[in-house]
Amino acid sequence: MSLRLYDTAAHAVRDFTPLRAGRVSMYVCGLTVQGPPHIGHVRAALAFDVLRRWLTHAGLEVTFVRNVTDIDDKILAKAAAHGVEWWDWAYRNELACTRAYEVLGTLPPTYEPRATGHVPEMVAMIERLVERGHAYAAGGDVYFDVRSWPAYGELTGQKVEDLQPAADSDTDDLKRDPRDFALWKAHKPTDPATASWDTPWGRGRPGWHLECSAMAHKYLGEEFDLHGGGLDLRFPHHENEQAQSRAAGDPFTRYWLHNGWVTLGGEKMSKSMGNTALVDEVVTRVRPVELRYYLVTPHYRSTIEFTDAALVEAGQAYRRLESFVRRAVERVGDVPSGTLPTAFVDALDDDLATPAAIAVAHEHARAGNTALADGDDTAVAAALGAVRAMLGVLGLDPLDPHWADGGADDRLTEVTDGLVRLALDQRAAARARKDYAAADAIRDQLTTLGVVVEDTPSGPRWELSR
RNA sequence: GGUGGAGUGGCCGAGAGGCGAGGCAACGGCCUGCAAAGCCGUCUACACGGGUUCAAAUCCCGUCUCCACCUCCA
Repeated sequence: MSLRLYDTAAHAVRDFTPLRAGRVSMYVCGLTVQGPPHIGHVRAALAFDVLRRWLTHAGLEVTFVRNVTDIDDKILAKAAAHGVEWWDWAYRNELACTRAYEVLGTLPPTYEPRATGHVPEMVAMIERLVERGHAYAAGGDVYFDVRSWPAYGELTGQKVEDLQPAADSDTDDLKRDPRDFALWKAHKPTDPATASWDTPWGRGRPGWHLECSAMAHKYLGEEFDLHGGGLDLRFPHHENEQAQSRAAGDPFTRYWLHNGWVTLGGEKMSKSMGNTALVDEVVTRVRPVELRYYLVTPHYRSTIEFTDAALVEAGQAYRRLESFVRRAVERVGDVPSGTLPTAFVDALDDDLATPAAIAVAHEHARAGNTALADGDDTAVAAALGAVRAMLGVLGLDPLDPHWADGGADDRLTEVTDGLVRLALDQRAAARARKDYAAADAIRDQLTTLGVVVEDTPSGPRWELSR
C-alpha cells in the first residue's frame, strides 16, 4: 500500500507505514455528548470512516476506537438546566449521536469507550505522571506540569511563553503555571455526588484531556498508528494528550490527522454561535446518502461552507451516479463490484483525495451511460462494476442495503409496479394511435403522483421522483 | 501578542511550475411524437501588486480580505 497522509505534527504529507504489518490502530476523538449532533460533528466521523474503509479495503485489519466523553462541565450544566440527571442527559445525546452516525452509514467503531468507565485507567496514568515528576496535586485537583515537559507545544508549534494566559483563572492560584492543565478535578459541592469518583487525591472527576490518553493506552497500547479529530482539537486537547502520554512514557500516536470545519455563514458551526444545522433536520430535506455525499466529496481537510444550494447540488450530482447504477442493473443485472480504477486508487492514496476519486466515478458513469445508449452490455457491466466498487469504498453504493428505502413492502412494490404498468400500457396504446394528448395526460398524472417516466430503447421505465 | 489555514469560472469544488479535474446551472446540438434520461459541444477562472522562469493558479517578496486555535468545541 502506498498511502500518504497529511500529518499535522509534521506539517506535511507522509508515507503511511503501519506500526505492525497488516494492522492499523486508530483513535478518533468522538463527541462530548452535551447535545444532539450537527453536520459538523458528523463530518469528522465521516472523514475517518472513509479512511477506515480505505485501510480495510487495502487488506489491513483496522482497530478503530472512538471515545464518548460523557462527563464534563457542559454536560453537568445542561443537565441541571433541564432538570435531569447528568448521566441521563449524556446518554440520551449519546444515543442521538449514534443514530446520526448510523443514518449516514458510518461503520461502527471496533470499540467505543466512555470516559466514565475508565476512571481506574486515568488514576493509573496520573500516578505514572506524578511519579515521573510531571504532575502534582493541589487542593484536590491534579495538574500536568507544563514546565516539566520541554516538548510541550511540539504538536502545534506553540511556545509556552507565547500562550495567552487561560481565562478561567479561578484555579490559577493552585497552579504552578497558568498553562498547567487539570488531569483531575476535585469534587465541588455544587456538583452531583454521582459525578465524582474516589482517587488517592480525594473525590473528583476527570479532566477533559486525560480520558483519551488513558483509553488509547488501554485499547491500542503505548504506541499506535493514527489519531484523528477536528481541527479545533489540536490545541489544547491534542497537544495536552500528547504531552501527558509521552511524559508518562508512551510513544503515543505516530500520525496526527485533523478534519476541517463545516461553516455556516462563514463561521464555524457551533452551539454557542447558534449557527448549527442538526443532522436530524438536514436529513428531512435530503436523503441521508445525499448528505453523506455532500460531506464526503470535498477534501477532508478543507472547509465546507454549508448552504442549501450546495446541498441540493450534491444531491443532484449523487443522483447522476445513482441513476446510472440503477439503469445499468436493470440492463445487465446485479454484477459484483469490480476492481478499482488506478486513478481512483491513486487519488485516495494521496491523502484521501476524495474529490479526485469522485471525479473518476463520474467519468466511469459517463462511459457507462454511453455504453447503455450503444447497447454495449459488456461495457455497461464493466462500468457498473467499477462505479459500484468506487462508491462502495466511499460508503455511497446506491445498492448497499443500508440505503434501501426503509419499510418498503415487497408486496406493495409489486402492486405499485403493476398499477403503473397498467397506466403505461394505456399510454403506449394512446401513442400507438398517435393520440399524444391522451398519452401526455397519463404521463402528467403519473408525474403529479411522483412517478417519473422515462422512455428507453427497451420501453418505458419508471421510478419515484426524489 | 503567538500559532495555523483560506481567497479558483454563474455556482459547488479539485489541482499546486507546462498536456486547462469533476459536478451543478445556462445555452446550442443529437436522440424523442413531445418530454425525461443520456450523449456531444459552448461559456474557462485562479484576491491584488511586484519578481524568478522559456513557462506560474502553482515558486519568491509585499499588500488586502476572511476564518480558526491559544477558554468548551468535530
